[in-house]
Amino acid sequence: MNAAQPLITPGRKTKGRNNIPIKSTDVFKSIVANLEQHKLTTFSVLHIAQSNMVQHRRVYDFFNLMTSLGVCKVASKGNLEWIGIDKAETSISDFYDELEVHALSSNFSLTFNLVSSPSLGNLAYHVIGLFLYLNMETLSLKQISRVFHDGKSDIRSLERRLYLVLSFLEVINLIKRSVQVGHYTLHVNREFMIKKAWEKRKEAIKISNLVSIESLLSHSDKALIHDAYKYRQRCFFEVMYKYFLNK
DNA sequence: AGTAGGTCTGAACGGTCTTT
DNA sequence: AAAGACCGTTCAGACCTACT
Repeated sequence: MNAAQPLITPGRKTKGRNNIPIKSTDVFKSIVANLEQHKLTTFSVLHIAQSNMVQHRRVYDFFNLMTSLGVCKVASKGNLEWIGIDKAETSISDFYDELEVHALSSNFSLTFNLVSSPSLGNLAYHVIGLFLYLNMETLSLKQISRVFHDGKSDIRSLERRLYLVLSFLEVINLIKRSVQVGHYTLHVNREFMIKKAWEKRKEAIKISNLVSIESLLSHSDKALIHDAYKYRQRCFFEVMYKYFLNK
């Protein structure tokens, strides 16, 4: 069987965006709303695709990401169990704790330079991790892709997948489109996540006796964190600048 | 107004892995 | 081995925006 065969007649070849009244993100939003109402029910991915008239390939992508975020889990082959979109913030916050600890012994490029062909879940975690790590309100898709790109694979493929990830994160309200085209804003409890991650960082330093800038300076936490973000953002803009020069 | 280039999305190809 | 599930990648084309 060719997995690419759509179950539902596609509308793209002969019709433009004008002729497709409902966007797939809207369909996914309604699917999510429906699943939220009936938590802990198992469902078939193919059934969701068929009953919502969406190509099953798209549905696989969406639920693959939701599974990575802990929003649902695999019940059996082709069947999933809905847990709830609240779980996504918890999963992301836990991931970000680890990222901050990992960053103690790694630099900016190494922390965010992903292997070629990262999974949608891995991309999603790192997208949100990047927002938090830099403590920036808005990032563009291009900026994100440049940070993640390994320099070898085709960046367009990474960009295509980032479009998917960002639109799926928008479905569960973790990301919102900014007024500026191609720019996205993070919508999570940023303050809480950052505070929690910095606490974990401090714990990690204590446990491992790591000699870090933090352990040497007598700054107050606030000033230290402020300086750290300034430095991180400088590293980020250096990556952007280098990319521009190599273009 | 015309247009070139960028953004975004749907669709399909082709492959791997798992199940029967 | 065949069928089915799953997923990375690529392409085409509609839409958007900035520039002339």
